[in-house]
Amino acid sequence: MSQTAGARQLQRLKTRRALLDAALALLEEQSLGSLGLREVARAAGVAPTAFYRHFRDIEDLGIALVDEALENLHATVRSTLATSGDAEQRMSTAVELMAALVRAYPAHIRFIVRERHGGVRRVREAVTGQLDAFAREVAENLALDPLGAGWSRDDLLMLAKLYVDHMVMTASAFLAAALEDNEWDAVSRTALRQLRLIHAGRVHWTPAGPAAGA
Amino acid sequence: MSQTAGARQLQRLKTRRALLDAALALLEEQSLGSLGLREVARAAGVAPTAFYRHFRDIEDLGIALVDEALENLHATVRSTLATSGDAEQRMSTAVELMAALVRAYPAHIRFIVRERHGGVRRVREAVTGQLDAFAREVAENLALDPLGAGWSRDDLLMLAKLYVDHMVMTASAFLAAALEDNEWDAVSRTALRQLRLIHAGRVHWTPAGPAAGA
DNA sequence: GAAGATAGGTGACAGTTGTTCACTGACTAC
DNA sequence: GTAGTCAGTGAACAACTGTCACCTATCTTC
Repeated sequence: MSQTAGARQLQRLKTRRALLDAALALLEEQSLGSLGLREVARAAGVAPTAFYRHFRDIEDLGIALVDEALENLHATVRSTLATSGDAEQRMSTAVELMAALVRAYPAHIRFIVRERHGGVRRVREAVTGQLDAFAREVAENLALDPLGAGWSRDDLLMLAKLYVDHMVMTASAFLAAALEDNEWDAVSRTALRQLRLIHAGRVHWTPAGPAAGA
Repeated sequence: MSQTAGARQLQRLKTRRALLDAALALLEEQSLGSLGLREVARAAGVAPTAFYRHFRDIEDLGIALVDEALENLHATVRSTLATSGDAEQRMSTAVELMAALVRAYPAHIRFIVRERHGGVRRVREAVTGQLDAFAREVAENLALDPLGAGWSRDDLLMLAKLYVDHMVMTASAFLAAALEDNEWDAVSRTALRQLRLIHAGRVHWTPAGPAAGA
């Protein structure tokens, strides 16, 4: 059946991977919209027509990359949420997990950050849709926390969005930092302090309304 | 001299504007990297070669757009910083000013949000450079506030970056919201509550370090 | 009002793009 | 062992791209 290895399927997957990897490499210095089908095929070492055996067009390939990239990201989000310990520990492991993810899959992360606001509609919607789903997942998790007691569903979601946005911006900052420099640590520290500040706001938040000061 | 009107210079500026506007319109549905010189010229109603009289290439046009767009953004930032009143008032006018800016120049804002992480290096660097400058400007302003007393320069900058990122994300959210819908109000309210939360964190921040709880 | 400057237009070029079609040859299933 | 499936190839196409040298018509300057 289709489950067993099969030298045919194996070669097929290999070519598909070559196309995806070639695209990721090219996307380091351009955006999906300006990526050419022939360009990708050439970089992957296959004929242009072979591209069609795997993807309808570049947009289709883009969506495959979104799925791939956000699978990794989702794993990191879940690991972050599953972390136990006090707030300080959880925040620092969150930053560390993000740093590890960027180190492991820089091209994927760059792709997500870029195409989140990119020029290809369907891909952009795929990314934002997934990030929204992450926000909802985070919100559900926040609801379980004692700190979330008394918060409205809406407030939990707005906090979750803040966390998700911060996560993406941190990823972007890691990408911008030179890989070997101490810039990397600076990004870590800044991200961590921002998380602490948001956390402090969360602790002292008055869910009711604006005019309920200390 | 070159200062007086001059029918020649006038026509020149008119064409230049036509090119910029045509580009902005086309950029609504694609990114700068995939924009063609001929495409822009065609949309502007001029011959392809006329493009060269105004810009070296598309990248050059992009940088002109960055200057233009960030001039507007800068004005909004300054207005926000110059707002007087208590924190609550300042935050809500900040959101209102941002909403007004997006309504007035949606194409410019979309361009900035998109190309901030876009595929054209020099343009991306121009945007991030300017946004960093905004962050420094905000940080200087935060230092003047009584709330900022005792904060290190680094901490002020990390807070300022949080504000600037939040501003850009809010602008993006406004763009995504249907213009006439109540979605627009939802974005306003979410952004405002996020600002309140950050503000609460700022009030209860302990600049010294992590383990200095209440 | 003549001479010069210059914004914009013409036509052409070599190169690239996406897509099509008919094809080859290795693998699979019977 | 043979017939069929199918991933990948090669050549060809019309359309498009950025760039070029050259031309035109209008404004500006003296």
